[in-house]
Amino acid sequence: MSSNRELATRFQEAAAILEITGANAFRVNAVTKVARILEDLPTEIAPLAEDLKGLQAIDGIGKSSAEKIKQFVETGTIEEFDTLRDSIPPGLIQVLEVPGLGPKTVKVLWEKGGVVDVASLKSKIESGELENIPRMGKKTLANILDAIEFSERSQGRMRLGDALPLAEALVARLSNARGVTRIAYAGSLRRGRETIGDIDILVASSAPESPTRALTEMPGVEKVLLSGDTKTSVRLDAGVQVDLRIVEESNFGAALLYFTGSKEHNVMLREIAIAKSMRLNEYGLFPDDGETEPPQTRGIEPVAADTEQAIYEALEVGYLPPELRENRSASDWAAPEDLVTTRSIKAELHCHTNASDGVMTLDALIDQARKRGFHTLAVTDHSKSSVQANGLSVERLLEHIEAIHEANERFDDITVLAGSEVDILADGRLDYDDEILQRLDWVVASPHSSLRQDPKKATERLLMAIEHPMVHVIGHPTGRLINEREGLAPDMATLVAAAKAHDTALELNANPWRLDLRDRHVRLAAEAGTLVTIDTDAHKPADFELLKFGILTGRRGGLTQALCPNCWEAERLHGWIRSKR
DNA sequence: GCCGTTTTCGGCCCGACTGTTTTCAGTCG
Repeated sequence: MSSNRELATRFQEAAAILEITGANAFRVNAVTKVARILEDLPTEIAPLAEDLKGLQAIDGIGKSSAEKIKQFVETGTIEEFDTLRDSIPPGLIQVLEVPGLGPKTVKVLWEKGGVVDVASLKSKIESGELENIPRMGKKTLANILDAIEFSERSQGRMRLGDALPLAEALVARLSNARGVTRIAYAGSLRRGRETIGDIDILVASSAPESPTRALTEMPGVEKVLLSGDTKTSVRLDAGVQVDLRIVEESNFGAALLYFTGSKEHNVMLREIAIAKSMRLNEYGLFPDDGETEPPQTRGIEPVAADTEQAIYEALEVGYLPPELRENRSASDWAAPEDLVTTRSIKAELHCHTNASDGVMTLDALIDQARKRGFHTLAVTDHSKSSVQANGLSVERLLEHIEAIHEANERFDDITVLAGSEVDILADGRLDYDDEILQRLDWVVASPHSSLRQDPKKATERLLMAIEHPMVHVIGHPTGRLINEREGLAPDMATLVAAAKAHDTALELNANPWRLDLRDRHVRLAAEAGTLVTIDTDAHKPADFELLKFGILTGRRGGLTQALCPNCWEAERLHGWIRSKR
């Protein structure tokens, strides 16, 4: 685990304890924010920790947190947090994570009910011990028990690739409900985060009870968690919660903005509104008349409400696409004009045929690329060390190159390049000799083994591949699998700088299990001006549809078409490719 | 705990829903 992650965990834990012990909510908020900043930081914090002023220059990190970070880097511990940890039973932090239980309730359960962890909470509910605690009625206790049981069998956050099809099916189903005029999924799904906590669906309807019933009575709904006039939550037996919000069509934009988040972005927008003597909520942007009663309930006309764009415009800030609405400071607000889009992709540069572990013949693969209007396709089957993937021996590779070049002659609407996805061996050497690599038009170099080596070795290993004169791009640089495998943790700033210096690209692998580079590493590359390719790593025809996940991640990293070779015109792309030969 | 084109002190986003209340606290997003 990187020290960023360890530090983020310590701050998160401290925030939880502060909450339970009843600290000032704004202080809890500030500590939580530091945890999130540390988690999202693209580079290792350890080398920065010497410089307290430098740490405090990061928006959201003040004197107190900077000192704690420094102490942790130097000594491996944070004294104040250790004291804090001793102030409550360690198991209480998990109790706070049970949905429906907040700090106030946890504190009462602990002090008045003797609850010290989830197990004791469960057994004390079952034995009826908690029934005379204030505000703990039968129904509340039953709900807590249910939430514990659900969290025990749920898998945590769902991968984007699993959540999106589910959300699209829900949108299709609910759009048929009576009175529905507009519908969209929102939340972290719309922002394209790599994992999703729950699915948010927003509906404009003249007959709210109809979409509400369409959801609660849908097959696959395991439990209706709550259901009111405008808000309904259900749990699907697929193990995910769906939140439905119903609004009037006239404020759909304000509601979409609100339910897309992120929470931090919403807070920023509301603060901007206040500074301009306005109030922003999910019903619209209103003039602030000093009344505490919400403006929409008093018949006040909003300044803007029907589209997101109108609200950004009225606040006099640039429009931000959903993928960029994370925890950004006001200073880097602007969105690049030529962010990558699915339509801007004109080449697929990493995919497999049945020569190694794909299912498509060479012609079937070319057919897929032509159908999508790509001007270039690089065929990149595995190299010899990837035995599990039927990697090509030198002899088979030479035959394959010949077959690809022959196929290239048969089409005049697409250039088919003979490439290879060459293993980067544990010590940084490549899996084929240079004279073999020289015969390839295109080289993707990827790590597939020794994915648990230490960060220093991993950095050196990947640096060797980046510096190799015949390598065009580093495929899925960390080898991580989301929710499955951590992968390598190289010093990304070093890799990004080296890649820029050697005119080597880093791949953003679009497969939703990988999304590697991840969003924050894409950002690092984009800010450095390093090339980033977006490829599907297709093994079967349907994999070409995974491109959208790579695009979402690329946009989250602020990747422009200018820095993404897949977006370039053929001549420019081929010129760059030849420059490595 | 963090922050400052009024500020180094005094603020810090806003509304829906539930359960247990009899007017609202707690949680969530």
